[in-house]
Amino acid sequence: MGIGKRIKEAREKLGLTQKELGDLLGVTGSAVTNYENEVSHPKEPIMYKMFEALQVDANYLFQDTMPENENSPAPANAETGELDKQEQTLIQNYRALNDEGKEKLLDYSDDLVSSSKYTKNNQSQVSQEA
Amino acid sequence: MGIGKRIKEAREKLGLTQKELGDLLGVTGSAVTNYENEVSHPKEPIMYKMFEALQVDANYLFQDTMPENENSPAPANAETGELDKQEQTLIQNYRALNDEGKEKLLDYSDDLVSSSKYTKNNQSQVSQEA
DNA sequence: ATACTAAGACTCTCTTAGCGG
DNA sequence: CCGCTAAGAGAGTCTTAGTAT
Repeated sequence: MGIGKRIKEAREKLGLTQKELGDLLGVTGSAVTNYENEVSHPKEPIMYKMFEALQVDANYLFQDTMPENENSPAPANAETGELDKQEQTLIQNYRALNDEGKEKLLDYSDDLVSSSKYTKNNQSQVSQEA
Repeated sequence: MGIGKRIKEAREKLGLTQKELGDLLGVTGSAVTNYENEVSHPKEPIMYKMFEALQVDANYLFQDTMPENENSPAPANAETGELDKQEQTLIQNYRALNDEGKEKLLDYSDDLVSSSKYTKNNQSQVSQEA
């Protein structure tokens, strides 16, 4: 149901003991027992290390806790299936840049998104519930 | 570089206030402030509701905390394959912008490409895999 | 050895109250 | 109204010690 079962699954797939995983995470083996049996949950900084230690991504660990995919018209994240012409230009430009340029472009895109002036934050339909 | 910035990003994209998100999560607006500024981190049960409330998946929220490129043995993530993580972020940001923002971002990418300082021509760069 | 449990010290979240835009 | 901060009460993690397989 939670992430415990998935942690155990991934740990055993790697052939690690609870203590070995604990060492990678900077906690004791008992703490790992608690995670797997859902007695307690890893806190954020430890969670971050978990992805690396278990070599899994977040969607794998949280797969049982997220809403069912179903026929969700509003995809959670990916949606990068097809790019229109301008998006292709953007990616081509991005790929033409060196590391410094890439970082600048990404930072700039973050800035724009952070500024409500440039987001399509329009009133939209903020459904009037409760 | 935690999940705070991504929470804020997703919340604003939905046009929600901190209090409104808090109501969906069962916490106060101040708690949401703390999440976004990384003063504190949502605990697990609240984390679970977050995916649903923000309509995002776990990989989106944790994208900045996971290793760059990991070849997972587990069926971790079956995504596009076309764009790498940073390119996906760029496209997602682009799509979050209104027309004016999109134009600014495209113009900026053109400027960077035009400047030899940020292209990978003049200096040797890490070779890309074919 | 490995996994689990109990108890408690310790840490951190979350609320309330209040401030500034 | 909106977002942020400080303080403290309360909740929960993590360790140590011990049991069992």
